[in-house]
Amino acid sequence: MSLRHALLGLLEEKTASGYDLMKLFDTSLANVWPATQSQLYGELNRLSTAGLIEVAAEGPRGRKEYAITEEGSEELRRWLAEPFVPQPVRSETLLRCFFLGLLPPAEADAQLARQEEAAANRLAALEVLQTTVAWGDDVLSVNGRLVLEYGLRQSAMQRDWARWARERIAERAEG
Amino acid sequence: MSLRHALLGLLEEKTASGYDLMKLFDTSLANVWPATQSQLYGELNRLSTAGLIEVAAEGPRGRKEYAITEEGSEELRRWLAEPFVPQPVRSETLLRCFFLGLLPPAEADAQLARQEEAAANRLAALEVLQTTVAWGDDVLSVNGRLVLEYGLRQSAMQRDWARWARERIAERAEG
DNA sequence: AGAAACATGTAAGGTGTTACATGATTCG
DNA sequence: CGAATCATGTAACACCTTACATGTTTCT
Repeated sequence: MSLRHALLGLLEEKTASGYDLMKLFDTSLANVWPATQSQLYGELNRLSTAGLIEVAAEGPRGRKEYAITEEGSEELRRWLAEPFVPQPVRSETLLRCFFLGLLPPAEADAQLARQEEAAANRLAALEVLQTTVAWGDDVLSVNGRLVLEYGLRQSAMQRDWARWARERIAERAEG
Repeated sequence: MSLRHALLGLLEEKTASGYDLMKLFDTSLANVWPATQSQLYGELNRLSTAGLIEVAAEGPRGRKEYAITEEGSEELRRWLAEPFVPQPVRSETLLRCFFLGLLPPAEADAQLARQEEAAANRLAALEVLQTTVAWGDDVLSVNGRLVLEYGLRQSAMQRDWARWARERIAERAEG
């Protein structure tokens, strides 16, 4: 139940409505834990029922400003300190690579070329982000930078790997 | 619907029962697209109904040996050549990192240390795998090596990143 | 006044996990 | 003969996606 903890984490920083949280998800958490609007409102109601958050204020248009409760704050910290369990990873991209040999070499190369390009684009976008975001000293900024660095390293790795894989395929096609 | 295509890919190589496929998933695809037994049998029945695979032979204990059909083979190739769409990535580990600043520095460091260790262990395990697996010339072996290389690079990246993040946290704790 | 933004929700359907349930065959 | 392995399935529940549904407030 990571969505639950993501919401608690954002509310620990400051109170917010579902609408506010949605925007935070779309910006800061989009590359880490994407969530849809419908999922988010549902989870907020469940969190409220469970007493981990509460409606601190109501505003216009039915706006409900949520605040984390003492209990919610404890649950968040408990989760953060929880022993790290490696979660199963699913990658459709890698799955495709597994069977890429079934395609003619030219088509397989085209697929990997697209992946290389996509990774290079992601890397460029993250580099722009790194220089444009106004990084503060708040918890989210400090750790956001750590996460961004991860994204940079991963994109570079993916780009380099795709290039390497293409070379391997080219070698086989010649040999 | 990647599970579907994973099954088609394995059956393209050779016929197999659900039980055989389950073992293949647990070994070769465990790090790419894990699946449970219950999921697998369900999907096999759906694929059979859809005419993408068929029961080629029946054995003892109700064993059903599945073979890919012409239609299934076409669907597999269509999927492989399909334009690459980057899929949303969810990482509980990175999500945790986002809020790691809420923990006392020592605890945050402990979490990252565990991640660094886990990545180093994964890397070591994959290196062993690389030298012990009997690599053939079949489609799965050739591409399995590409995927394995990805795993090696990713594990190394994760280990190095965790180490780097720990240093960053240590700097902040001092400064 | 109309458009954009704010604001929250429900319903249907797909995918995945865990647990339960059952039985046949082979090997020592 | 008993244990391990082979072999397939169902049921309940959690999570996620897409689409639908509705109404208010602010800004130009």
